[in-house]
Amino acid sequence: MSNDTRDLNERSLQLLKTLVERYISDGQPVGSRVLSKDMDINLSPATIRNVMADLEDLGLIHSPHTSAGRIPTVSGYRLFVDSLLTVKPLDRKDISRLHQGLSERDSDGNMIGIASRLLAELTQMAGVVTLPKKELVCLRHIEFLPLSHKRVLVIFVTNEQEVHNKVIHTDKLFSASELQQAGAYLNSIYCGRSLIAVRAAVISELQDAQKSMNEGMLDAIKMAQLTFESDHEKDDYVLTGETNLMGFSELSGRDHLKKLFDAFSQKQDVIHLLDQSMKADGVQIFIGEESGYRAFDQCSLVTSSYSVNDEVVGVLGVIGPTRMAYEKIIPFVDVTAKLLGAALNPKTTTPS
Amino acid sequence: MSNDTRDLNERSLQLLKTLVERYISDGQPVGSRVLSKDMDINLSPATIRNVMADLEDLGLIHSPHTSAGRIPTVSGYRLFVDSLLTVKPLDRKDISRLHQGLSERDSDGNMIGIASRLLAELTQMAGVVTLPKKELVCLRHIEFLPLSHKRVLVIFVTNEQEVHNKVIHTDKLFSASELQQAGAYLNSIYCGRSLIAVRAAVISELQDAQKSMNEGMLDAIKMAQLTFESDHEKDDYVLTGETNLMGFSELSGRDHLKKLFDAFSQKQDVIHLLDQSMKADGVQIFIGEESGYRAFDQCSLVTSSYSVNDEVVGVLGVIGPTRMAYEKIIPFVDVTAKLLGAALNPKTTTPS
DNA sequence: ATTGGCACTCGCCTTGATTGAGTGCTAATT
DNA sequence: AATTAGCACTCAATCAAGGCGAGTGCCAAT
Repeated sequence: MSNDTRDLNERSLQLLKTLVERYISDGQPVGSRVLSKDMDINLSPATIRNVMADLEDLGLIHSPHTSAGRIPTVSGYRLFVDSLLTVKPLDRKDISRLHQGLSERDSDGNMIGIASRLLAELTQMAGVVTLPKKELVCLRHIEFLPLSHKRVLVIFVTNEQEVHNKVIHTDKLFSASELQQAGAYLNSIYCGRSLIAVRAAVISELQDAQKSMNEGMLDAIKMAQLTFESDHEKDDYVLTGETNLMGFSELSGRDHLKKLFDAFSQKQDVIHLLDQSMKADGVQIFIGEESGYRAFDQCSLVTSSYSVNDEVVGVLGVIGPTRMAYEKIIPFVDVTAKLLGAALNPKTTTPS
Repeated sequence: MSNDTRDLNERSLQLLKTLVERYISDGQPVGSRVLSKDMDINLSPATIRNVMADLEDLGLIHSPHTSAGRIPTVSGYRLFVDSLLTVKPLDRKDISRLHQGLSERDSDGNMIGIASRLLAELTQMAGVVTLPKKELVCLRHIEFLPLSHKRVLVIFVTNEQEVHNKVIHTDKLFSASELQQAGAYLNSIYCGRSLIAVRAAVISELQDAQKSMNEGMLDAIKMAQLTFESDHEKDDYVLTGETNLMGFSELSGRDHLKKLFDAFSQKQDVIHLLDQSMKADGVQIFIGEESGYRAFDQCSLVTSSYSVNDEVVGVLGVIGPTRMAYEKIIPFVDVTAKLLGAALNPKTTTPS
């Protein structure tokens, strides 16, 4: 069971590679006969069978039943993508489509949604993009509006143009103009700093409150504290093209499909999974049960973190059946992540 | 084929009613035997068969094949819900759940999402709620922020606390303080008026521009025009519990399910369908093919418009299989619509 | 008008036979 | 010692045949 590459000679690996490729393209268990014809080296089916028996002993492939061909196991896929894969360069069309989509200056601002749609459209699978981590994002503007019952609507803008809002409960009643002053004050001192920095600053300000501050300033800081405390806005992602997954026969069991889509709308599991990719940079792959979540047992997830200013701020990826064209998807996700990062990067040209 | 209620005597109608009820609860074609036992009046299966033959001639029921029972046709369902239905009062639990969900003062503000989730959760089908029509909604606050390249981020708040944003392109370069003044000016004259009124006012202001206005005021009006022109934000809805639909065997054909979910993410068809319910008030029902959209052939849609201040502003509803418990769903949708309307109504208590 | 009786239809399930793809093993070949 | 050909075997998939049962339609009796 110890599947070490050294246990295998060059030929066996080549065989495994062709088998996986063949299975990915056909979706049928592949037997010794077709494999013999598919291989570069000429070998009789009998020889192939011997080798396949070895591969099966190593847990890299298995038969669904006695007289079917073999299909790769998770370990088989893993070995394949780690050591055997020959990545294909992207299609010209795909590249230009990506550029076109992710560089429109006059886009509706929702780059995340666009990226997700592109991933889904061009891979014909499901595309997912996490919203950029709020903590790593710059505060650009903040403002308060009065609501009824000591509630205050706070609106703040991050980065270039992302608008967020939240309702907070205050212990005093504020007038519109008081709130306006508070906003102006906070803008003057916190603008341009990252949310995490703002949160830290706010807390330290509150701790040594004996400092010379008038009441208005103190109130403002308190409101900022309420605004940015904890996870003011849950982590979230934009998922598109889920319906593409319904076409794949290996996912189409009713209960299976339901589990998968439930996971999508619960969001929790998906977020955990994507979070794991935040740490590493570069493309990461979860194959089948590797993810650890039942709902994704028959799925693979190809992800890459994306960065703004060399700081990882989010993750994007593609969800599809384990039987997917890794050699195309991997570079595709890679490139998309880089382009999205670039697109989100506040341009150096920031006039007036 | 002319299915006029007058063509049918009381007994036939009673029969149809029991048949539909039985089919709804069992999902199996119902034959003369079970029907005979289900009916209040004692009739032999043979008699029942005669009546059923009549009903079949009228196009109200049909057999899937020779020796199966009968199931209602669309017309059958229609007659059933229009004339035969005995609506059940809501469960206490459901009522209290609705009240609890839709009256939380400290909700996260997203009443629409809450309503949708409640619909889905309590009916175990899919819940849908349109966002309130923007035109019928009051402007509460507007404000501009500069971006790069003559682009301006406009943020405006409607009703109590709904925040919208949009990027507009101006022909001049504005400074932050100019933009702030413009916002203040617009707030002073348009606050509290409906978006549609604002749009009209803006246009008329621009037309007789010879009026005494300084340049700043004119610029402000121009920006307001850009903001509110046409459908600044597409009609949209919040749909939840789609996955509940995957449980129903009658919808679970792979291609059928895909069509349905595609329609959900395309949104367009659903919006058209929901728009039709905007006109009428009260509960409206689309059964099977009545909707006119192929994707919904096997679905029924129970909708109701909801109103704020006696003004219809949106639609909500439940999507499920034609075989749904109309007698419960109908009052449920009705009540939910009323409660949502009430919850959205800006409370008369608006201090300071 | 209602009912019992009866022949008939047809979907569903089981059974059994056939097919064909694919394997594992062994003996022959290189 | 590795490769190959040959052969017996396994097993899913497909199909036809037959029995079962639910349900119908019709007719004659009540």
